[in-house]
Amino acid sequence: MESITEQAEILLPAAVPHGFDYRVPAGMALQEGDIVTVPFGRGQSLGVVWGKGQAVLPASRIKPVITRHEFPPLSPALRQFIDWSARYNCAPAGAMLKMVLPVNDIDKEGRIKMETGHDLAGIELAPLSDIQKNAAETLKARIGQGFSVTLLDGVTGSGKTEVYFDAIAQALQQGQVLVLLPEIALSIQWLDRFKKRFGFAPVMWNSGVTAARKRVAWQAIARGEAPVVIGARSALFLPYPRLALLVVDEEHDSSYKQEDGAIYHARDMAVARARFEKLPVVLVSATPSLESYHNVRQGKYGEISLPSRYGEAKMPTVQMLDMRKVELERGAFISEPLKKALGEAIASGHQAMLFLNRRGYAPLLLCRACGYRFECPECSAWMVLHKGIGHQGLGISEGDLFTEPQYLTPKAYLQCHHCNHRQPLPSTCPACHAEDKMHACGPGVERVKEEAAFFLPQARIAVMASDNAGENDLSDTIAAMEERRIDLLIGTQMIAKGHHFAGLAVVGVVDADLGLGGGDLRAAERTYQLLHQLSGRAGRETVPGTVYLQSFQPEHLVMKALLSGDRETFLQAELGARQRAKMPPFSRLAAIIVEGPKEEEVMKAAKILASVAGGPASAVHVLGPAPAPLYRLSGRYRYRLLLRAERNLDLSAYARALVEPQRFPASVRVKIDIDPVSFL
DNA sequence: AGCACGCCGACT
DNA sequence: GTCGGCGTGCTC
Repeated sequence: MESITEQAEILLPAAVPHGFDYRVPAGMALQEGDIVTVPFGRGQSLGVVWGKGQAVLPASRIKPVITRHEFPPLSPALRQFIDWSARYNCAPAGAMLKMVLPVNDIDKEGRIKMETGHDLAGIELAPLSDIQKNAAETLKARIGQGFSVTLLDGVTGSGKTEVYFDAIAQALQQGQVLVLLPEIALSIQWLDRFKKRFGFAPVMWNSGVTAARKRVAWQAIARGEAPVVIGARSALFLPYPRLALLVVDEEHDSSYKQEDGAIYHARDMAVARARFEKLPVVLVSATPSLESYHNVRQGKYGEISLPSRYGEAKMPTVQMLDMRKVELERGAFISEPLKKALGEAIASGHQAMLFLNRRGYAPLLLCRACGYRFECPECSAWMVLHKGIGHQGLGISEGDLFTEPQYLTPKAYLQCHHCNHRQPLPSTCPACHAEDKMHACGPGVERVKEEAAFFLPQARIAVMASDNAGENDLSDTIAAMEERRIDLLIGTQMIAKGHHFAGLAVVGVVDADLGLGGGDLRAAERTYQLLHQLSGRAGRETVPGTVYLQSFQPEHLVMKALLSGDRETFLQAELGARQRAKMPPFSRLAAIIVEGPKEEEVMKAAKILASVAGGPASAVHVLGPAPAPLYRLSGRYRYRLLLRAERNLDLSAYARALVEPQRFPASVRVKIDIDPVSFL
């Protein structure tokens, strides 16, 4: 490649859309892609040579490059990917580069200590079944053959991980391998399986890794020395110089969508990166996203199916509990048949789980005298009541009496789950000053635990939710569940994913309909994925599993599909509904979010954007503007409009051209979210 | 992204 | 009368 002399354009890892010009000192040979240190502002910054300088500034204002670092330059494929993803996601190129160079200091003595698998190397794994072998062979045949996307679609427990491990083993002979997992699925169990299979630990990259470790890991990655990296979405942008295979496990998981800072979908960006780097990418799921399912049907993606569970294990039986026909005691949320199933499972030495996707004690506290509802002062949302005691760690139940008002404990507090605003529980109503009239409406996991402790007084019960203590405590709880020191585990989403609890016989879903409300485009799809995944926790070994779904709408397509196990019918129906509604994957969406502290300004800006976007001849259909579902968040008002277009229209360019020329009051912020996932 | 400049609320 | 809050703008 031609070396760059005189002036170079350097892209900096900052939220700036363009590069800056720097002088190339005599004797320094620079090439495109080189990683350098340059003076910036009053300090220094890393940067990457992006091309020749523009030479628009007087030479007196041009500063010289300080150092060229001895790392492999970013490949043309990676640089093209950075430029493309910046355009696609309507983000500054520098913000994308920030994810490639998420470290400040790349020269300090860091050599990665290659941890070996505690003498586990060479331990025989269970041999692959014929079906697994065929699947692995198909994947292996795609390595080194350029760009391809393969959906590895297999029920939980079918051994998908072992199949892609086999492909990883082959890819390692050619280069590096990146495995993306949702943050929550980055479990010790997964790492142990990896170490057993390969005899070494992969390099980890997620938000829990300290800055010092990240620096060391980054160096190993950038030098091409880290053979396998396993990470959350942010690991996708790292500069692997010799990547051979990309795996996106749990590809349907909505946490791949990064929502703060640069907004992007890591699964879609992984496919794009594989396209630029001419690599195979494997999307793995037991419940593929509708997008990936559609792409398979369109022939864009290859598909490998693993239809049955490995070995003796069978899929769990699903029982529907029609809550319209059930009488519950006041303040109770568990029906008799579910109580009976839980009791019997535990009595016979098995384990059980209760799932409710709601933290705290109750989602709403109201005054029974005047109807006052506790709302967050900063957000348009109810404050969630937390009881604040008795659910930490392995808390074996204290034998709480199941009588109201149990939540009036000294430690009880109200918390907003959107901005974390927290306030103590007052003893009288702030509106009418009535005493002892506070009523907790609806259940959260803490309340379910209270009820369970009442009807299962002998059981060892633990609660798991993202707020109920530090990470150690959570992994302690998992370990205790694995070692059968817990009889009943009650929890939110966190208990739905990845875990392998051999003794688990019964899973009860307290409110199976919870995710279906709210009018979200993907509500049905997500509810199906979550409940299916949760069901997969039961009956993983020899204990047969049963899943009980408490539902007020058992005739809903999602419930029917879960009951019958007929996924195809559900996916086809869902695709049909999306097609009729002209929604993705049959169209493209971009959300434009307008926010600011002054409601009138925000509303006015949103209206202007909508009228400009939806002119009579516009190829773009405008929905809204409407107040965003959380129309007040952390004290800021939010309006949203949705742009919808045919798939072949460059909606990113359209949205940018719409927003960029507008001049709104300074306090009004406009964000563009391409392919929005969350409609909140 | 940092980091400095600049205009409105609670202190000596 | 100042100290300091973070909103806004610049960095080759």
